[in-house]
Order: sequence, then C-alpha cells, then structure tokens
Amino acid sequence: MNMELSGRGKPSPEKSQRAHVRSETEHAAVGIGLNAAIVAVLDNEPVALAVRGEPDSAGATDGLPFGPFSPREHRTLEGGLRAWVHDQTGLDLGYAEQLYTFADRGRLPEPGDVAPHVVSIGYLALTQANGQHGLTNGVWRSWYQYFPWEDWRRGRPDIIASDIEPRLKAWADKPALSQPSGSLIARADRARMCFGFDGAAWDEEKVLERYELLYEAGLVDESLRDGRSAAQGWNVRAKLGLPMQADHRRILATAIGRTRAKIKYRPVIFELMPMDFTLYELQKTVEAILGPHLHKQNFRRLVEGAGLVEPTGDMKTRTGGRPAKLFRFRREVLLERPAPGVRVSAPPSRT
Amino acid sequence: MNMELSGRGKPSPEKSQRAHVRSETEHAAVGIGLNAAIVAVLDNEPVALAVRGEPDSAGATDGLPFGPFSPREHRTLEGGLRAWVHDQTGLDLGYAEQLYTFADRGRLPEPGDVAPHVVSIGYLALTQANGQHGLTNGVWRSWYQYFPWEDWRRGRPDIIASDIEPRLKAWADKPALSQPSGSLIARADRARMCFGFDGAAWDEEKVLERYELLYEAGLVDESLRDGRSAAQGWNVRAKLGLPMQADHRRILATAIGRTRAKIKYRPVIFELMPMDFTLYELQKTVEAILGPHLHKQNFRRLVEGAGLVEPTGDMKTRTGGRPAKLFRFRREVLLERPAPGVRVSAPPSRT
DNA sequence: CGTGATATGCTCCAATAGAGCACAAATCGG
DNA sequence: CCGATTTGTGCTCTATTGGAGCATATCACG
Repeated sequence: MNMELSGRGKPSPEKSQRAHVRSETEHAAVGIGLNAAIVAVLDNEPVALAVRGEPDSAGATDGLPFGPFSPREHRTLEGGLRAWVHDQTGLDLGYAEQLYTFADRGRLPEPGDVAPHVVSIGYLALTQANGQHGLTNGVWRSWYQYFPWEDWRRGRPDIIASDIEPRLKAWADKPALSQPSGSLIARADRARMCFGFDGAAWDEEKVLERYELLYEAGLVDESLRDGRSAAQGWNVRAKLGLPMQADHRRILATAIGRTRAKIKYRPVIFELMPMDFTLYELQKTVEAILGPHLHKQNFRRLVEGAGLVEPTGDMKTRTGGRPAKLFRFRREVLLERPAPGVRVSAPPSRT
Repeated sequence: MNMELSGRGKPSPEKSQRAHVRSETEHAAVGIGLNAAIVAVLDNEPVALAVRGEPDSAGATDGLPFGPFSPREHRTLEGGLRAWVHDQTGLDLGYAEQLYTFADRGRLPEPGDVAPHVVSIGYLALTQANGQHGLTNGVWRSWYQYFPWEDWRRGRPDIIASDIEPRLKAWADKPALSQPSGSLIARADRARMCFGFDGAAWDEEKVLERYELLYEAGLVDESLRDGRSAAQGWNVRAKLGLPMQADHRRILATAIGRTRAKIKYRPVIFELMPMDFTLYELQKTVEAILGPHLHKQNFRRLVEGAGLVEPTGDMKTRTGGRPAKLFRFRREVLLERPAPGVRVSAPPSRT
C-alpha cells in the first residue's frame, strides 16, 4: 500500500515543521494551469467546449480550454479562469466549480519528460450554448464522442458488449504484474462494478472510474501515448472514444461524473436551461445528461412538488402537440430546502 | 458577477491557444503545498492532527500538517503527502483523498504580501489513532474545538443561540457594501440556511459554508488577521472557536463536511474503526462525526441489512451490560452495491 | 438475586418513488 | 375538416424504505 514511503532526503521533523510558517523557498516552483470543462446542452445533446490541438504526427487531438494561472494577475483561481476563458473563447461563464488538481507524473504528452512542471487544476463550468455569440475559438462537441459507453439514451450502448466487455475480461485474466497501488480489488471485479457486467448495476456517476479502468487496461489511446500498455506489450489497437491531449479526458470524465451527481442535489440543471422552458424540455435536458430515467408524469410531479420551478403564465405553442406551459427556475427554493435538485433516484455517489 | 473579467494583457486567442501544448514558460512559477486534515476518532471524540505553530505576537496558533510538494521527489501528489506525513508525524496514512485547492489571495498570514506564492492542496485522511505509535509531532485535537457550533451530540450547541445568532443577524442588517462576488442571496437568508435560524433545518454537511459565513461576518479570528473586518470597522472581538494558521481552518472545515457526506455513501467509516468492533461502537463513531442520529435498532438493521458488516464469531464482554457480538467490515460489499455507506438519511448534499 | 446496562427481534406507520390508466389540447398531413 | 400524432395533465395503486416504539434477552455487578 504505502509504496511511496521512503526515507530519502528526509528532513528532520523539527525543521520541516517550522519551514512552512515562514519561508516558501523550499517549494519547488512549478506552473499552475487551469483546465475548464465547459458544458452545455445543445439540441438535447450534452456538449463540451473543445479546442483543436495543432496537428502533429498522429493528427490533431482535441483538448480542453487551458490557460495558465498567474497569481500576479488574478486574485482567485476562478477569477483567472473566467478571464482567460473570456479571452480565448468569448464566453462569459456562469456557474463554475473546482473539480480536481492533477499533478501525476507518468501522464504526460512526452514520455521523455520526467517531472511535471505544470500542475493542472480542473474546473467544471455549466453554461448555455445558445448560438447567440460566435465562439472565438473552439467547438462544441458531444461529450459522448469521447465517452461513447456513457450514452445510454438509446439503451445500453453496443460498444460495451461488443468491445469493452471482451477486452476488459481478457485484461482481467492477465495477472497484474505490479499491483497498482491502492486497488485491492481484483481486476475482474472492478470491471464488473464499473461497467455492469454480469447483471451488476450501472452507476451513471462512475464516469471517471470507468475511464481510469480503460486507461489501465490500455484500451484508450492515452495509455498508449503515455507508454503504458506498450511497456506491458498489451493491446496495440486501443481507440475507445476520441482521445484528448494530456490528461484532459480524465478531467472531462471527472466533469461529467460531477455534473451527473450534482444535478441531483443542487439545482444546477438550470444553468443549462434558458430562462423559460417547458417541463418536457427540462426532462430532455436531464436525460441528455443522465440517460433516460423518468416516467414523464413522475418527473413533473417531482419537479413541481419540490418547488424547483414556477409557471411563467405563458404557454409555448408550436410544440408539435398540445401547447406547453412555460416554467422558470424558482430561486426561492434555495431558501427552503437544504439540498434541492432533480432527485431522480439513482444511488447517491459523488466524488 | 464577472468582476474578474478584464482585457489587460490579453493575448491573441490564437497564440494563447497554442501556447499550452508546448511551452510552459509562460506559467508564473509558484510553490505547491500540501495540507492534510488527518482525522480519527478517539474515545468517541472526532479529532484532527494539529501541529503547534511557533509562538508569535498573539500566542501560538495551531496548524494542519503541511509540507511542500516536490515533483522531483514524488510521482504523485498523494505519494508526496504520505511521505512527509510519515516523516513529520510517524503516521502511515491509510485512506486519503484530495479535497480542494486553495490559492486565493487575501487570505494570507501577512496581509502585506500581495500575491500567493504558495498554492495549497488540501487532503483528507482518515486513520485510527490507537495509541500504538507515539506521534513524533503534533497532537490530536477534537475538531469541535475549532468548530464548537458543529457539535450537536448534546443537542443544539448553546453558542449558536447565545453568540452566533445575534451577531450574525446584526451583521445581516448592515448592508453589504460591495456585493461579494457570486452570492446573490441576502445575508440574512444565508445565515438562516446555514445555521438553521427560525426553524430552518440544520444540514450537518454545510460545515464549510458556515465557516465561510462567519469569516465574512468577521466573527472568526482569521478574518481579523486577514485585515478583513478591520477594514470594514466591524466586530473586533471575533473569537468563535480556535483559530488556525493561514487558511487551515477552511481546509479542516472542508474535511469535516466531506467526511460527514462521505460516510453516507462510501464505507469510509471503517477507516476509523479497529478491525473488530461492536455495532454499538460503530454507532457511537458515526454519531461522533455526524451528531446523534439513529435509533439504535434501526442503525443495526441498516448496517447489517446493507451487508456492511459480518460477525466475527467472537463476543466482546465487559461492556457493562450484555456482551456484544463483534463485527468486522465486510469488504465484499464493495462488489455488491454501487454506493455502500451508512445511510443515515439526512438530506444529501456534498461538495 | 435484583438492578442496570446493553443487545436483539419484531411491528407499525408515514413518506416516497416507480408504474400504469385515462384523457385533454394542440399540430400536421391529407 | 378529420383523424393521426404529439405533448401536457390528473389520478391511482403499490412496493420500498426509513423512522419510531414495544418487548425481551443476556450479561456484569454489587
């Protein structure tokens, strides 16, 4: 377990204890980068803002918007994020939250490079992508292009049974050469729990765990690129979903998982909606993110019953059917309930 | 809202887009610090490991264990954390998870310093504090010393009605001079939701929100120190709970909130328990963390029914009453349920 | 041998979520 | 104009779950 423990360069406890109060000189200086997973829903398709990398040997790879954080220019991380996102893309972010800070070596664009000079802090931002503004840079791309196995809107994606299951099971049969630190659970069991093989339940929030598993198994391009599966002489064809630069896909996976978890206990779904909307549109948006879940009548009962929305009084006609009442987000719900959200059951999970 | 947006030094989108792929030279170099909130339960008292700062003008202030992260020495953030925690305290951490990365300026030990040269990444670690090993450094201190208002084990803490409520309400009556970015909710409403004034519900997970509110209101020493309330000519007596160095109390608040949330959907409570334990001990540990909640019979039904534990076969006598069956954590539950935890109702919330 | 603990089994009830039935009110294509 | 289609809306039934109470078992201790 504690593989990392070692005594090298051990400072006396006394000294290292003191050090932090005053001097920062013993910190190795590194750069801080901010990555933003900017999420929206366009035509019932959940999308993330991607920027095109410069074409290299293997073609161009998408990346997430990325910018350095300069403490001289910005007082807060989030402030810095908003500023350069605006500069780069023309977007003014609404809701934003920090996701995770990545600094692992061994996941680098160039495997030759040993130490990461950049620590990247991932952010999730939710916004509306109403075509009102031209994007200066970047394109909206369905997040299911990067994670096809996450798209359950038309039932269980075929790719799971046709590709993922056999390849993961083959991988699970190989003994783990060096027990990867931490995971005490057998490969086969992890695969079963993550992807719901053999009748296990599918937990839509485990997006990161699934991606990490595929990465470990050498089934995504990023692991090849990091020299991982090459070293193990493992699967050379990889290619599940579109790859991204560096560890951006990991950040996006984190973002998707967090979004799926969060809409259940916080009214962030409305960050993705226009001011006025019909309950049907709201349901479709939720389903775009979570997968198909609710029974229409129950969804309405739930959402209205929780006080999340209130009718505007207007109707939306030209819906193709009976005109729909328009609703808006009811802000007061924040003052009434401790954790308001679209409670479409599904096991709680989070981080 | 987007206070931070500005055009100064705006790079052309083209250029800044490219930059991240290759060079990292444009990142301002800063130091990375790791803070650990190391949590245990000793005699039914939830404790965190605190290190004593050197006494300065105002006396000695506690801090969390802190160490620099050097990418040259450690491959992962968590690895670095484990190493220096071991060096400093002699503890081998078991479970650890990342909490949040703090880099906000304006929350500094010395207000004169403008830019933060250190970004600190907060970690939560859960461990057992069985006196088996002498701590090289630091002491276990009840986390309720830092957050007395969080201790509901003997009912609603008096300090809420006697101190917090009147002072927060006085603060709420003052108009907010400059609308603090983001919060669109009135001060009075925030206070009510956070602390459950006027019959609102108490959400035990909102530890950070409560601390932040007290900070903003100038009711904790840290806000004085940061020159905040001094600038606003506000409350000079502060002093709710023990202060900590820098923003360590914020990190601890995050840790407590996360712990409270997490034991509900992940079996992390067992990180705090010895191998074998009685159900009663387990319940007391849960209650130490969450506050008194469950009805004994229901707790047992819940925990056993969820398959979280299994009997060892042995009994623990000398309990003062009827001997209790000993149980152990049932690891297989991880393979059976997507989100196993001590589901003691209470509204979900999280991050 | 009581008394005071804790351990343990069982029942009842209220709230909630999932699912189905029925019907209303529009659009759309002929 | 009409009927098929699409969407909105109200209502009911039921299984599950969690909260709470009642009753009893089994020990230590004085």
